[in-house]
Amino acid sequence: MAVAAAILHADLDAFYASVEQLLDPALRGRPIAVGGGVVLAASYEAKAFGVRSGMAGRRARALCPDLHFVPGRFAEYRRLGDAAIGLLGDFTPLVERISIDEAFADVGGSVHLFGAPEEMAKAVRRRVRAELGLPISLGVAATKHLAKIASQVAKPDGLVVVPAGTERAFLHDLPVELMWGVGPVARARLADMGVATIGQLAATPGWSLERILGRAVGGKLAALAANRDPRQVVTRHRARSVGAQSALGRRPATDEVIRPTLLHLADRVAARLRAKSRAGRTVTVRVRFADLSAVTRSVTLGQAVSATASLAEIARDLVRAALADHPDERLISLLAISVSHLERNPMPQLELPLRLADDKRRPGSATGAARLTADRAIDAIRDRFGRGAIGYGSVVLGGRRAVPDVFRELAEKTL
DNA sequence: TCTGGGGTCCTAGGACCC
DNA sequence: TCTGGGGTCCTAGGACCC
Repeated sequence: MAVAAAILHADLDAFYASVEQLLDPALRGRPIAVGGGVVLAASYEAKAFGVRSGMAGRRARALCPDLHFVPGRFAEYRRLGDAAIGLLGDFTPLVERISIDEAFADVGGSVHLFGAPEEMAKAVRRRVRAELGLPISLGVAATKHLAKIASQVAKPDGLVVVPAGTERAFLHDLPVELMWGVGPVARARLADMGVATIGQLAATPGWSLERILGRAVGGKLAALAANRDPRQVVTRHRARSVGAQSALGRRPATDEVIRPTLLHLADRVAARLRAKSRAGRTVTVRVRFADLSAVTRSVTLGQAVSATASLAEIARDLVRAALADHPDERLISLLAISVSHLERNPMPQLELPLRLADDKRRPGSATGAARLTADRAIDAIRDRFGRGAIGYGSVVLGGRRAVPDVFRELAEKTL
């Protein structure tokens, strides 16, 4: 007998802010924000004033004069996020972690052990509250997409179950932007067609959606609105790219700005690759100008890179090419490096003999091997003495960063 | 709202091969 | 010589998500 699909979607509420309020009772019931120059997370009390994550701190203070900023305790976020998502694992091994504070769980095979999915969802909420002290919302439905919408509807600190057969009624009056894949652009295009609710979306022919939104998005939405969602819960994702970026304010597009920034970014990206014995064949850079318009340039190499200096050089050439195509842009506001086409890096380079015909653009060349050897020595020292102990430290980037590195790490995917 | 950082996926055109 | 069709890879841009 087939097991009825039963998917839980669990989502911790205003996660960072809730942790701060948990750890410091004086903050409970008050509008708080994690961050400073930029809001990384806001409590529900702050959200009521319109404070949102990503918002400039200055603007957030203007909206909410009593807003209280806290610097953030990132190690605690990791510990509590892991603990909360870990509780799902007590009910099923089929847990798909989406981010530090969010996961799907397929509990269809566990009902004989723990009872109905709704009972499991209640137990998860009870235990997260009792054992960790945190609010969490859960959605329960037959598909991932529906479970996710249900948890959004359940927020804050609630539970919404969508019983089989009631899907259409549940979705009918909900706004289209609750659907996965409907952002500001799709929402506006749908609004132009007179489609604002999921019920209206479901009544729109698939070909019409595909014409307006593109084949993939349109087709997907049509399927989802009809409650067809083939996606399975996947316990392990392999990262397909690794990147890093730095916002720069408005800086002149000169070598003095570009070189050290790219070296710092290349160091972050390449060190992560090496730590997992991986390397990538495609290097992409992104240059954002003062007006926030942006361009990308990429190159696919014959051999994968993971040496910091090689990556930095390739990125520099790409940035120069991008700037050459936009000679009128004199100020840049962001630089980014990303590496994709990732491969297992068996590190054969270390065994290669030094060659005279040295092409440093080829990571497998003698220079590439020497660089990798030097990088490994740096990696080893950092492992022992910390990241700041050695390396491309002269890079500094002015010392004051908009976002601390520990926060960046929370967003990194496992390679 | 003048926007922080890490990601995924899709589209469309062009190069190149069979 | 010209024409047709299918497949794969690369590049640039963009929408979207947490």
